[in-house]
Amino acid sequence: MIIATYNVNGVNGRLPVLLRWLAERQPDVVCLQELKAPQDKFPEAAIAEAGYEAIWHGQKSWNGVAILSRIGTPVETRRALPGDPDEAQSRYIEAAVGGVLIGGLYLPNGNPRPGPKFDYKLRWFDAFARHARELLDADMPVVLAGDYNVMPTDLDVYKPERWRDDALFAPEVRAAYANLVAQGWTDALRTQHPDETIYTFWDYFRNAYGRNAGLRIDHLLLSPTLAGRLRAAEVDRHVRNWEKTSDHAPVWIELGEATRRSRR
DNA sequence: ATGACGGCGTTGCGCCGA
Repeated sequence: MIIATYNVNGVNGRLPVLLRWLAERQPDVVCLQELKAPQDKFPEAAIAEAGYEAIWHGQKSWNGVAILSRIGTPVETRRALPGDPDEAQSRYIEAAVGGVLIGGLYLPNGNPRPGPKFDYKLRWFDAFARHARELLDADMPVVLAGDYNVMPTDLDVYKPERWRDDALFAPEVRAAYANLVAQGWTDALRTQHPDETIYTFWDYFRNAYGRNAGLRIDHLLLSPTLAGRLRAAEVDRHVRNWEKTSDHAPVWIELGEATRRSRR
């Protein structure tokens, strides 16, 4: 079972790239972020044509999240984060698919720091961590996948010293991420590649991709039973080099079959 | 410190992202 996350930076503008990548990778489940489209402008038909059922929570111009599945209808469990400090922003959606609970998230950027946007980021992170704890306590197989807008460590930034005061790398935010993971989650990509420089985002400026001046900010966190089923975790970084591409690359994991030992 | 690039929309500029 392949589960992916992809910040598309505009689902309609990105549609040809998204469809090309879906055909190439053939993921079973995909979390999308930054749809940048209102609810009625989601390209449902084109995505269905590609073999995927979808649920989504749109918003005009900004944010917006979706879950796609080619292994059965995503059974929606939530379309907002409990306790979200600003419910007008579409940043969380959750569904059961293929025996796994999938939480798709787009954590606030938080810049500039300090400021109200940074405060919102920390409050959102708090609410998210509380929800994550409840999911762990329910002892279900869970994947929390999306754009966390956090580089967890120095290894995840091309020039850590340039980012120390940024909302994506500030001590408070890295601590929030570390505390979240410490609840019992497994950072799939980092677990599979413990010492590797591996990025999921390269900005559009200054030939960032060509210079590999990237960031690792898109993460898939696995609950304990799923951590034992992790077979692979990769970034489809070549997609970042396609024409009309997103500034993020898709990230995916492969989970082995549930065994009696790992089930529930 | 700033801008660059790219997507969106009371659209050919201003705002936002990271």
